[in-house]
Amino acid sequence: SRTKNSALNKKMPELPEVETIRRDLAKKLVGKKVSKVKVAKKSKPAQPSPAVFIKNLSGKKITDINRRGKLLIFKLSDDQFLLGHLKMTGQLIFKEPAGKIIGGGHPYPKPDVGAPNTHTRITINFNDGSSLFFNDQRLFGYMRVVDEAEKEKVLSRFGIEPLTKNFKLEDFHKIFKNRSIATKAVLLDQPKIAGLGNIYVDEACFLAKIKPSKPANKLTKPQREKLFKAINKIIKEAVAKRGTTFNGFRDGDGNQGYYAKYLKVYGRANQPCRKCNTTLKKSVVAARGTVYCPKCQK
DNA sequence: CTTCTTGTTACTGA
DNA sequence: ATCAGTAACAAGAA
Repeated sequence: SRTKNSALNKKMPELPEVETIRRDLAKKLVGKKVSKVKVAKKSKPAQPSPAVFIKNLSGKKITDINRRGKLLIFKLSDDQFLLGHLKMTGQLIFKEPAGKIIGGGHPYPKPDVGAPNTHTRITINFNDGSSLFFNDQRLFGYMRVVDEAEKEKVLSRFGIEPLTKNFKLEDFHKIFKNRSIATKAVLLDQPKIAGLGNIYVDEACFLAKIKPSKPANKLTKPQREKLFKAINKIIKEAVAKRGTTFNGFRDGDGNQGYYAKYLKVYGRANQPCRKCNTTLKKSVVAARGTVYCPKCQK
């Protein structure tokens, strides 16, 4: 069916996937200096323009890698920051220098990690011969170098961040007050809650037993609390499993995430609910494909 | 050919 | 100022 096939095409890095990439890349890139930046012909992701991007990044050293929501923030020398957003089909894949010998004498990498490929838009080479590839089939993602003020301006648009001390139940309650739109739409609203996308919103709603289409202001206080806890639990577990790979997501080494097999509803339309065996329904909520259990979720 | 997919922003109007 | 709703972006599958 269309549902099944289109689910196979989903490639959406959300908070857990971006966090997985951040952790991988932090181990590899911190301390390295950019020796060369190459931009492909279809160069939209290199912002504000390929020439300016290359100029801004060349020669910079990566001193730290942070994340806010789905946005990666590479701290650079000279108080500059490289912002990277993967949007729907972006990948960031690191490769050791060609022919580098690791451990027992095997050339690395083995196997092929999918970089560079036809969707490689930006290639960043480092002083030790290693490389970082920004692949993006659909050109929605971007990388750009900004100063501290611009970085703060961008970050000011992000809402409360799961898994941090700023993710407070009290603020969560406020976010749902006076909102007549669907609960799912509120959860996807990045300036309110950062990092959730279609996969984890549907999963969190299932765990909290809430119908994603239920108007946000109609949730009871216990329901909001349940949802708050569900988000923390799901995101934490997904990070531990290195994210969800449907087809496109790859970690910083080009490998898949393991959370897909733990999904309860996402991508499982017309399949039996893992709890009650009722056939899972698919509908459109907040202009997104939405899967839920009509019996478990109210 | 049309429709569908999704993260985010820009824009509309209330 | 804040909220709600929608078009736009873009490539590929069906």
